[in-house]
Amino acid sequence: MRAYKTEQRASILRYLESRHDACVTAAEIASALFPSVSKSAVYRNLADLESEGKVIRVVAAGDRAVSYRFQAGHACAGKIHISCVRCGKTEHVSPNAAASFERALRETDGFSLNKAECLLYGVCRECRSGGAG
Amino acid sequence: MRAYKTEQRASILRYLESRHDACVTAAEIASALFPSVSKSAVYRNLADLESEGKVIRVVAAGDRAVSYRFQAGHACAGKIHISCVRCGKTEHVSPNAAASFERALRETDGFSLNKAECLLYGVCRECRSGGAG
DNA sequence: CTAGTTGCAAAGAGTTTGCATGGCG
DNA sequence: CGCCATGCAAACTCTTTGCAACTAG
Repeated sequence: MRAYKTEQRASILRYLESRHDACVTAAEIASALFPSVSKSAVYRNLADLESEGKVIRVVAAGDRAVSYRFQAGHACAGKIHISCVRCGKTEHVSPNAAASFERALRETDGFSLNKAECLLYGVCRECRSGGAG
Repeated sequence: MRAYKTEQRASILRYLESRHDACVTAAEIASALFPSVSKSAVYRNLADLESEGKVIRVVAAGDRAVSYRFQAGHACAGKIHISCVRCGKTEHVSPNAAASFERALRETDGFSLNKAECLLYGVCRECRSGGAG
């Protein structure tokens, strides 16, 4: 287990918690914490935090490459993410949207929702009004 | 637009259609079609097919790297599956549930939904009432 | 001292791109 | 002949790993 020098791991987790509404890339974390945490430490600690259940890893398409995004918290029902296919912004679906989906799922489909770890793709409000296609 | 030598693009699409139940990697396509289609042609044609709406691109985590997976068909919200964690029954989410989700997503989250290739886990009506625990 | 963690740089995996080639109209 | 898809290989992005140095107990 990792229990020695935990300041870096703690600072990564703190950073993620401070922006709990967003799924951030490893690069974002690394540059936010630079130079106190190196890139490899970010990846290693993120992997540890993930297996400890303190961080969620999600895959997302970016501009030129596909990559991971991380978020504080443990996976749970309703953790549905949506990612903008234009700008790559990735966030989780609001409780309201998730709740109405769950309700319809239960009433129409007869299913209660236990777990939903998936990524939806759409176009965010900014990209839609901004035009760009 | 691409309209010249389309045999490769057609063969890629045909391959994808032949396995319409699976999301396959670019590498899988390339090796299945080797040597008649090169790796870069696979990627280029896949990108074209995607913008033509004939192919869906999805990101997925692999063993050591995250990558894309492709699937024939055009993205639609109804492509959401739900699977019962007790009996394993897996079906498509109803258009009704999907529509109400899309509406809430747009109104609350500001996202228009382009595609949603994911599996939800829940408990179906029968299992809930039958109590097959 | 021992064991775990870090930083650096190199290695890997997957995707995209530049450029010359070759087929189709 | 002109246009554009193709092949190859190099470039790129992001992630993982090897290794020596360092830190906490």
